[in-house]
Amino acid sequence: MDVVSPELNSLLPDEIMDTEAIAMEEELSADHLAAPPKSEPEPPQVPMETEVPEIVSLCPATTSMQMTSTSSGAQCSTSSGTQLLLTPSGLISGTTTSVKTTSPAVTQNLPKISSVTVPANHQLIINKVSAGSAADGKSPGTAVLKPEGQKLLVAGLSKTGQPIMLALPHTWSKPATTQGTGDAKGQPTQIKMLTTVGKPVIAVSSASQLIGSSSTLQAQQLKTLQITKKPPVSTAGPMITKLIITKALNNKGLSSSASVAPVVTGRVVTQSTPVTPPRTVTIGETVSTVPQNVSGNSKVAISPLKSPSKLTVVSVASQSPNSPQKSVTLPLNVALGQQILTVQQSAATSPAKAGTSQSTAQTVKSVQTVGGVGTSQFKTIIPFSTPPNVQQIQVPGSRFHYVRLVTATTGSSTAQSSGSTNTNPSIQPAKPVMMNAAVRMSVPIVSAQSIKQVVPKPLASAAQVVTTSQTPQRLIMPATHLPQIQPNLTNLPPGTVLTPAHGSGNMSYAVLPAPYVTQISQSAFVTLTSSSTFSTATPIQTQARLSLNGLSTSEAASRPRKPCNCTRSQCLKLYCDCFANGEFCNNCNCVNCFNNLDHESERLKAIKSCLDRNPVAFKPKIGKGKQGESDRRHSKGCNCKKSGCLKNYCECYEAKIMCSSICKCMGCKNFEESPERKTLMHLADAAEVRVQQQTAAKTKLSSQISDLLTRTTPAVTSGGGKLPYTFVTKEVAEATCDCLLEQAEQAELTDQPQAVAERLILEEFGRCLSRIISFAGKVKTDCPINC
DNA sequence: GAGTTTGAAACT
DNA sequence: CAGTTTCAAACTC
Repeated sequence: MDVVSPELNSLLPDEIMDTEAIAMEEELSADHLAAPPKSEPEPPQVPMETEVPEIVSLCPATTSMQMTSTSSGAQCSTSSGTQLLLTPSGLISGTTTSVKTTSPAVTQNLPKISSVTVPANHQLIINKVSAGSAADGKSPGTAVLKPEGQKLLVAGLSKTGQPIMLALPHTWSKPATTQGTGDAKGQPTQIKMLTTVGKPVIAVSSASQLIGSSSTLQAQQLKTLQITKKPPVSTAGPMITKLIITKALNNKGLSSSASVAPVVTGRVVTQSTPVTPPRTVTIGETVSTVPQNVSGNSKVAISPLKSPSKLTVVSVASQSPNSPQKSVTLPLNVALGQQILTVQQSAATSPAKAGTSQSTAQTVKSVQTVGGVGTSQFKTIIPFSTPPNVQQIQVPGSRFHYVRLVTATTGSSTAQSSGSTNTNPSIQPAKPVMMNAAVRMSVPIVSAQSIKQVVPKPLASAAQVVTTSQTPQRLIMPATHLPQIQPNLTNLPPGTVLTPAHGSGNMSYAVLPAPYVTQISQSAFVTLTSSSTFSTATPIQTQARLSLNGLSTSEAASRPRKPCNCTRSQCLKLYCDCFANGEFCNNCNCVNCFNNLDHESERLKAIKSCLDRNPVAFKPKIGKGKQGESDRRHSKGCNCKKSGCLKNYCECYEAKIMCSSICKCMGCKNFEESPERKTLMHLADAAEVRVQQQTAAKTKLSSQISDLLTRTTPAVTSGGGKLPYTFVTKEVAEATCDCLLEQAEQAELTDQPQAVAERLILEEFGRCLSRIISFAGKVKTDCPINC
């Protein structure tokens, strides 16, 4: 099956020879067809496995045409005359003739590929060519061969939608059979196509009839179409007739100019993004679920495929097409809360001379989930263009910090030195940028939860964002070099931006929980759609209501954080809740706060210091058990001595969980059978109910009063207005009684003496009357004539 | 709102 | 690792 000569292989860039990575991809593709993947152990460092469904398809000629327009494909000649064409998707075409990818003729009038097989060695082998008219449009997914020149041109889409091409050598026989039925008898000239794309690779028999079924991977929003056909035994053609089409469902509303980075087995090959990116839909199409930015070399890789991963990986790289060839490998074993990531990143533009160990892409792999605290632990890695300009935007009247991630401009950007090492990181404070600078935020959030909202990029250069359901107060941290803590990414506070240690990696990563993205998206969206009027950028925050017997993690995630009151810590110690939660202070009461973008360097130092002291300092203390909230427990345990663990001093009690064996508390009463705890919980529940009822009653009363006031009742006027008693209608009286009854219940629940209860009821009655009178007086004042 | 208490974080 | 100090939140008055 292996028909590629070793010398050809030796000429291929390393990244496309990464069969290991491809193996991963194929393994993943198998998962598409099988049951949802389990949490199988992963290698400690896994090549890029974007969770964009892998699509390798045979596409019409237009694909290849479009591909050439990307202009980033590198064509390299070897000593043997073999030319290697590295397409933007990272595929290589090895031919003995020149490969013209820029000529439209190449993509037209080519005989069709009749068979493509994918052996286990991850090599796409095109076995046979079927005859066929070049203009045959019935098989849009079939690549065609040009009678002359290149023998074969296989155009397809990479998993990220980038076209891929394969040129066949001269020796490959021209098509001699008719199309359609797919005569596969001819001895196929096999071309080893090094599918750096990996993942579902199409193997099409010569006479493949698309007989298949589709299935939907709901969690990943993928459609997998498996088309199989067993050729006749007598057929000498390829035996593999399974066509796997994996399609990523497009998330509506994406920018038409979106481009998808070629993710080549975990690597992204530099490409330039045309204004109108290639977008060919044939057998399979990869339509990015990721909103893309318009200009620059945007590379987006999302990978929720493997599992209902909470991890979202976003790469928004802005790499200069003319940037010098720099190959930097930045392996990062990242454990972000519940995700361990392996991030490899580099930027290489020399496919013909790829180092054996250098990667040309970013690899982010969700390896495992080790438990967490619900949605708040969704992590997102957002590589920003480097230097990442983060603009902090203060919105008057808003309780949010707005952070803009802005495309680095040539003039303002400070290029990272290519020769720098990890030992000498440069901290680059965020610099303000022009308001009209392009906001580059391609933030796909593909998690176990379906994408709830896609906010299209409102402006040409505006960000596209995807929001999730949770919108806690989270703020992205500034994009800054943090090489010194990259090895310890596990515990980085959310929002920390990581950049490659080496300057060539023109990307940086922002580690932030998905809620951050929401906030970013909100700010960006509103800002950009409101004609740059920040005053309107006020994301809606809903106060999550406490449950009676605990605070759900989702609620906790969505609950706005209390403002801190730090005075001496500069909000750069874990004393500060804002800092401890990886958030910027915003609308806090702190003094001399450094927990903001203005003090980015100090903040980063503080983060590092915290991590030095405690590598898990920024991990949530309350871990999530297997069975849900009931198993939540404090990771360290409390150390209470006087509070009996029944006050909010106790972190366990505060988190509404019981103390566990790891706690070192004394006189603990915060255990299951504790009568004190039960009493407290009962009282807390009762108080909660009372508050709710009272609120409801008051609301009802107020609404009824208001409703009454809107009526045009014949008033008994006195001095031009209605007398107060005229407002005491039946509805008002009922609402008042509700309030009084509620007050009575409250007194009863708290075991108040009868005298006290009566007093409370009377006071409540007085308040009700006052409210009525107040309304009456207001009406008399406001509309003495009409009322 | 001021003062006190508390326990986690920080420090030694 | 243990003891002490610092700190900010929780709590009380």
